[in-house]
Amino acid sequence: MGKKESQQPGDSTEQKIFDAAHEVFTQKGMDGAKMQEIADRAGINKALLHYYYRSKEKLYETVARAIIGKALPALRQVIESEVPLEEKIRGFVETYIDIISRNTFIPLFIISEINKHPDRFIDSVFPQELPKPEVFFRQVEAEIAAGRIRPIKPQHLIVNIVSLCIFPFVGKPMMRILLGMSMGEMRMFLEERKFEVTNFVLASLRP
Amino acid sequence: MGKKESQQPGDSTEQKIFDAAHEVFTQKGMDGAKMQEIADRAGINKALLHYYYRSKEKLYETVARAIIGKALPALRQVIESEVPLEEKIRGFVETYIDIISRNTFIPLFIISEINKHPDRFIDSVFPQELPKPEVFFRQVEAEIAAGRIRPIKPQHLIVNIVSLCIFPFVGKPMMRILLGMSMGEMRMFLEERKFEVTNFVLASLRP
DNA sequence: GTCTATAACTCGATAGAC
DNA sequence: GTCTATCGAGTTATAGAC
Repeated sequence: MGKKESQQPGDSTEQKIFDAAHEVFTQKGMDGAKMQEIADRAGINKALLHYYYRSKEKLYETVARAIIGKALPALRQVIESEVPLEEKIRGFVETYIDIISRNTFIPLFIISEINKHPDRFIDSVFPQELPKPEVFFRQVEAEIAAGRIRPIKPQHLIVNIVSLCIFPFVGKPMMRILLGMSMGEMRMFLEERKFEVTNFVLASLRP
Repeated sequence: MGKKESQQPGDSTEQKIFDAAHEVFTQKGMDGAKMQEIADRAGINKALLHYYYRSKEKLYETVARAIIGKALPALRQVIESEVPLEEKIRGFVETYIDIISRNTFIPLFIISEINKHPDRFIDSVFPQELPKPEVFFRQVEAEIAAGRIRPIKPQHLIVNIVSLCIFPFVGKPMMRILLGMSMGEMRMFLEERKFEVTNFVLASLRP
């Protein structure tokens, strides 16, 4: 398999449905996803979807919650750890771009759905414990006070880093057309991002 | 087609429909948009939509083409102009963030739709003349050779700048939750981006 | 050009056999 | 548990009166 096993291990019908739904929902969103397609990809009948998950809404919620449940802890771990700032930035970029490369549809899914159905999504997020950026903020301020990096608002710094990591993947088709790259060139280009983003950020922070 | 493409001011029925469709399509995407809602917002009847634009598909295409038709020239003008690099970067960030602030739904619309229906979208893009990044690339290489900025691949530089401009707006709700900001705080934060992005990029380019 | 009414179709959901 | 068949709501699209 090599995808994700969030709840039930094994190839139970329920698991096959979950995997198929995960694929279809992340690629087409709530509105674009069709129960028929999910059933087809799971290799079972439409009626079974309703047997295991009562409704499309319920199935969607299960998938959305699982996705958030994987994305947030990864974020928290890096943001809240107590390692030195430069090391933290290197670690964050590396882990984050790794995750995104292996799950190219997830960021766009989260962003789109949060915009189109905010309440539905907020409900899936709030049971989760959010990353607390305070540790990171304090680190940045300490480095500035010590003169080891130039002054910058920590909120902007974190948004800059996240933007540089996520956007090129989300906007891939757009960027590809704009820069006139082939699919292969684009793939190689994105592989360079890990190095490029770390470099770009650390260069900007020089005092 | 055979319809006038010009969206003259003045509120002909055709124009009212176009405006309503623009609003609904950009906020809900092709799949989420309903002809009924477009008719309601235009203050007319559903049947009239089909009188002016033969189908939902056709209406969507008209809107999508108009959006691309506005976004690309703005890009081209900045990218292809022959002003010095630093000035160009300042100009690009300023213009671009200005446009995005006034049309917060457009970037996400383009990104989402290009991912969900690539062929449909490519068809809308290719009649347009794409910005040619070569002028920009040459400028960057010249500055590097002259030792006025540190070495960096021009492609990465342009992707970095675009990412820093667009992503915070597209990912606004996500960032807001993560940083624990109120709507008001977020609005103020985004207003600071014009200054912040220019600063961040130019700082990173120092030799 | 604009409307009402309705046909044609898509899709989520349920009933019931096995 | 799993399937086939079908219902019913919601949507796009058309017919036809004015």
